[in-house]
Amino acid sequence: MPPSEPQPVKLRDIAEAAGVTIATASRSLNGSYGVNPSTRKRVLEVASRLQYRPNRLARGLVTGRSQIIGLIISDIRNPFFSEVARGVEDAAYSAGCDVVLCNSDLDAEKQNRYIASLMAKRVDGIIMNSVTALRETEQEQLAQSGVPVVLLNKSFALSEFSTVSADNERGGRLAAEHFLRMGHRRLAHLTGPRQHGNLTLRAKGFTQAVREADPATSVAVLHGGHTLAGGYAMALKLFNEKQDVTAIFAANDAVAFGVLKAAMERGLRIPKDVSLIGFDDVDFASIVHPPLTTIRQSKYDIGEAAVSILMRLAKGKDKSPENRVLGVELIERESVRKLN
Amino acid sequence: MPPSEPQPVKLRDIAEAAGVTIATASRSLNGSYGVNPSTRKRVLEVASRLQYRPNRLARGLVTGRSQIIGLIISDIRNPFFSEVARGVEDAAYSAGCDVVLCNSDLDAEKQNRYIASLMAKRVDGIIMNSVTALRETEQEQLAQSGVPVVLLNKSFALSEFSTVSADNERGGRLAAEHFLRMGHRRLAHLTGPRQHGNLTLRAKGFTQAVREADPATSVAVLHGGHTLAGGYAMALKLFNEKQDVTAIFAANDAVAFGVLKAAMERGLRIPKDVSLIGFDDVDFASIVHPPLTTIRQSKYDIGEAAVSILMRLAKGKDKSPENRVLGVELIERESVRKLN
DNA sequence: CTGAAAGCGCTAACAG
DNA sequence: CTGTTAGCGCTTTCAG
Repeated sequence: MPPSEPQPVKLRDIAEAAGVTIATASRSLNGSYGVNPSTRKRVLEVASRLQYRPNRLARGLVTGRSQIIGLIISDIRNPFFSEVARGVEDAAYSAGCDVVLCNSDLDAEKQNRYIASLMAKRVDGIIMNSVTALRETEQEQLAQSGVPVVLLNKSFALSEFSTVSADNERGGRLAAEHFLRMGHRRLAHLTGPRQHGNLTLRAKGFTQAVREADPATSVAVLHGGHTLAGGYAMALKLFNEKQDVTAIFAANDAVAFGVLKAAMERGLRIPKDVSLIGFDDVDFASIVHPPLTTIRQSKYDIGEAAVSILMRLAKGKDKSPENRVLGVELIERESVRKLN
Repeated sequence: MPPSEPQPVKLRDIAEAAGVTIATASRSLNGSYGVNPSTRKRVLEVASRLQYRPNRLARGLVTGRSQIIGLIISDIRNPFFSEVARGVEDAAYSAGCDVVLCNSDLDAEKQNRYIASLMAKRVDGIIMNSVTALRETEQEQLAQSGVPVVLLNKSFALSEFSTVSADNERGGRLAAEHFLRMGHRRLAHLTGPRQHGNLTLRAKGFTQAVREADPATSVAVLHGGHTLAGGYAMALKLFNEKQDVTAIFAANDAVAFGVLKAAMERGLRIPKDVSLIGFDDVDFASIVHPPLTTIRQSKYDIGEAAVSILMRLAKGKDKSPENRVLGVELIERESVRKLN
């Protein structure tokens, strides 16, 4: 008879084989306090010989913790999020947790379904890039569910959520100052939807810095999709309507790549005809032509930080929300030209 | 008193509230056979009113299925894998499963730890990009564990594994034929490590097609990292040692981007001085300068297909392994020049 | 059609 | 230091 379905070995098996009860077996494995060293050694040996794998579902059922954290992002194909995800996963791995991946497309219904599903799995925590798509009651419910939540943007809504984000406002300022320094006076900013927390802050930093430095400088702000396609569309529109603009600040690198594409099609040269700054510094920023000047934020670190906050929250001791802001820096490459 | 930790409502609660026993409550929720429609209706109402979320750990403990599938890939930051992951996640979502993300960096120890951890969670299946890093005994053990496994490359090892992959060999042929058609006779192929199943097949298709068509045509094959950095290094080496090569087939787009970078630094123009074909057709292939001619494989579909096989396997009925091969196509853009 | 009861595999008091 | 026991929340026979 073929051993088709190998019965997984359970605690009882190793207890019997080691000549102890299931309780001491458990204690030995979990390294808790009082167990005779020699007994423990024996149990451990048997366990490894039999390749014992504790059933985490059973353990989770009694402890109430699943060693799983949920990661709800817009789309893993976005290089920004895949880098964040890697940071999350590495940190979670170190902490002995698994991460379940959820792509929400920023859709409220999907987000709600994912949240429900994660809670049903009794996850130890949830990392979400944004909750702005949710209704206030839904946000409140989430905040009060008892499950630790870390957001990847500064929430304008409930302050009960912990957050981790780059210093978006400062990033916007850096872009503005660079353009100004390089002699540009007719600027444009291509950004995403108005509700987007991170992008709104970038826009705010950018426009404010311009206004403070030189009220005469003009800055046209276009809203659109914060994707390559969105950047492409906005750039096309801009090139049609505002032909005097000399410098564009894109809300993120993807949008900047869209600008690059549109410019190439229109026969506009970057930075000769128009200068460009992105935001994120994704891998490809240094590969495209011309290499993109951009605001770097440490995506990996954001993911890592989110997990570290989650772990503190999950420990149960200190439940107070934390808002961590990570630094940004201007990476000068070749997409900005000095005027005059 | 503050309702700090809202006790999750459980089956018993809704049973009581509906005036039935926990058993009929369960039956009503799970839509199984015999339950009085009116009873069921009542239970369902109470459940939704109380926002009942069945504890999946408990359910999993008794059913033996967790509704979780594991995805072990090299690195989610690789655009190829992030696209696959999206396909996996979408398909899993439709099937009511969650996916836990594991980045192995192709490291054997990490892979083993992830496998162990996933089995401990009693996952319904595992999707892995490759098992070639594992020892034969480890592979065998995995194959016999009873957990359905789908690989993302044609395994040369155990044939017990199901696999999903693009038609890599044909992709290599397409590249070769295109170069030949365009008049190139001094070719190079920049590929990854020798054990890499998918890449090996691409190389095989490429070199064989060349040999069959014209034995006089030379093709230099370099091995290196199958990443941007690897492509960069290999290209530099190639430009130093084989200056007469007119066309390069990169094992994937990342490698091709590395070639682009190296060429730019060396002042070589693509496709004027040297032609280039990639493999994958990641998003950025159409954005880089020049837009990259490449072999497209449907990454999203690969992920989707992997899940569909997994689901069949998990159903338990038909356990026979399946090897699915998806089509590829040449996407002509601007990185290949016609000679003469 | 519905209720009672036996666990799924494990942890955590509580005794000894 | 170790054994006994009571569940965690749910599904699933087996009776009624």
